[in-house]
Amino acid sequence: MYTYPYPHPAVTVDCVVFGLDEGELKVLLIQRDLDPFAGKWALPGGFIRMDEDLEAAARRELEEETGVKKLYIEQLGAFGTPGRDPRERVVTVAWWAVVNLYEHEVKASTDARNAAWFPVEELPALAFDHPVILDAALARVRETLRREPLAFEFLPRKFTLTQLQRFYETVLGRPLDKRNFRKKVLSYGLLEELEEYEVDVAHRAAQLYTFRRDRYETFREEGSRFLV
Amino acid sequence: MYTYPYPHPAVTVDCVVFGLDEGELKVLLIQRDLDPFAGKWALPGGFIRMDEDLEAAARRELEEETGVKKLYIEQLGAFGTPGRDPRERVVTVAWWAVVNLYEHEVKASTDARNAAWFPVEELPALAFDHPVILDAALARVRETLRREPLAFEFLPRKFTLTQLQRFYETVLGRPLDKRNFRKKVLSYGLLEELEEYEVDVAHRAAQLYTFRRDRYETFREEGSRFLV
DNA sequence: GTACATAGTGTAGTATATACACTATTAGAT
DNA sequence: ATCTAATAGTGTATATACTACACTATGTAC
Repeated sequence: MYTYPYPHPAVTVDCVVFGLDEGELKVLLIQRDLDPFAGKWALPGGFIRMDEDLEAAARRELEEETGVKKLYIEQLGAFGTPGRDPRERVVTVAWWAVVNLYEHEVKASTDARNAAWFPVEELPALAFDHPVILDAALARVRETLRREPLAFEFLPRKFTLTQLQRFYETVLGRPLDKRNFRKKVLSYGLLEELEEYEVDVAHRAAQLYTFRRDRYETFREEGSRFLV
Repeated sequence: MYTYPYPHPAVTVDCVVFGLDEGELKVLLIQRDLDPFAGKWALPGGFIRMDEDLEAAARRELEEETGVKKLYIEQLGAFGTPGRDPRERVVTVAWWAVVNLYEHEVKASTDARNAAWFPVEELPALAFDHPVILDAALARVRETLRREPLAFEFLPRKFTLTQLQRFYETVLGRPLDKRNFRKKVLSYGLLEELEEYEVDVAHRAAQLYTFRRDRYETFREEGSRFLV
């Protein structure tokens, strides 16, 4: 037992992980194995350890519960309204992350009966105040996409310009002009044209490109923005 | 005494309050009265209560320690690296706020020997990991200023276009063209021209304007941005 | 070899951003 | 009354960025 002169809340971390699948934005959820809310879907997360940084806790819980590791992760914020957890006062630090589904396999493990991707437009009922957290994360990812070249976290390492365009069309929810789109994204000089082409397609094969993360550092230092 | 089956961190809130004074961006600090770091300058903040929302805790601590209340406040994020507080594991939820110095009087009270404004370029040594939090807040406020009409939180309710321009010049760190600046800010239709003018100035008196917060709601719903 | 599916390319018109200099008004000094 | 000093207030021309738009190229499947 642990004793304190003043009451202390519990502190947890929760992760909102986004992925793009078949042109649809999806979010990774786990089905809880334990009470409270056993059987309900929820964001992956759990209690922090006393010797562990918040970000490390988020990564650990994510890996434990879903098998997903090594990804772009950013803090969303703290959620701590009294009563959000029926057991005791719990303050959770939420994180959001982006992953490309082509390179990650999800599998349920500790504390989770199951883990699965859900389209953000068709979510199941969620445990705790997780709908609130998820909404905030969705707003954040959409906002970030307009200002940062986050698309490349979703896409495979080598991609076609059409894949990139489809991605932005999905997220922005409107069609983009092919010629204008290409002119613009190429103008930043952050895409490298590869001497490789799509294979096994029933039409003219598209050229593959890759994102030059290394060039992006100097690009942003010059105050430039990757905007679509 | 309060006892738990697992160890719990303490949870605090800290506030980074910005104000504009004589064209200089300043931040509100308190001088700690108690250990640890008694005598050192720090961000106003303190422990949350068990029945209190995080934002409410931030507002309460801010008022208790500095007398500042009712202002624009937004969450910056959680900081919880082990060891950031010498007493025990403490996770703090940081908030940032903006205030106009013309309407707020600061005064030290609970737990604080003193409260004062410091230019962000000339800060004293700070307690805990507060330099890290302050840097993050500074980045955030500069980022936000580019996208939201935050200027009006800093300025008096009635202001001249030159005051507004000076504000943006201070924050952006570069001079702006007077004619272009006026054309642009007026084009958004969010400023109301008053039938009032500066008084007691040794030159032609400038017309006063006010920000129409009510119109801003529909403005942003249309997807428009107030950009300078 | 023909049909089909997607890749890949340029230009003209419109809107937006930038650069730039003089007149107007008031207070205070003489 | 006149002059000086200080800041308010105004318009236009040029450059840049954004938008709209349609055809040819290349590979697969039949």
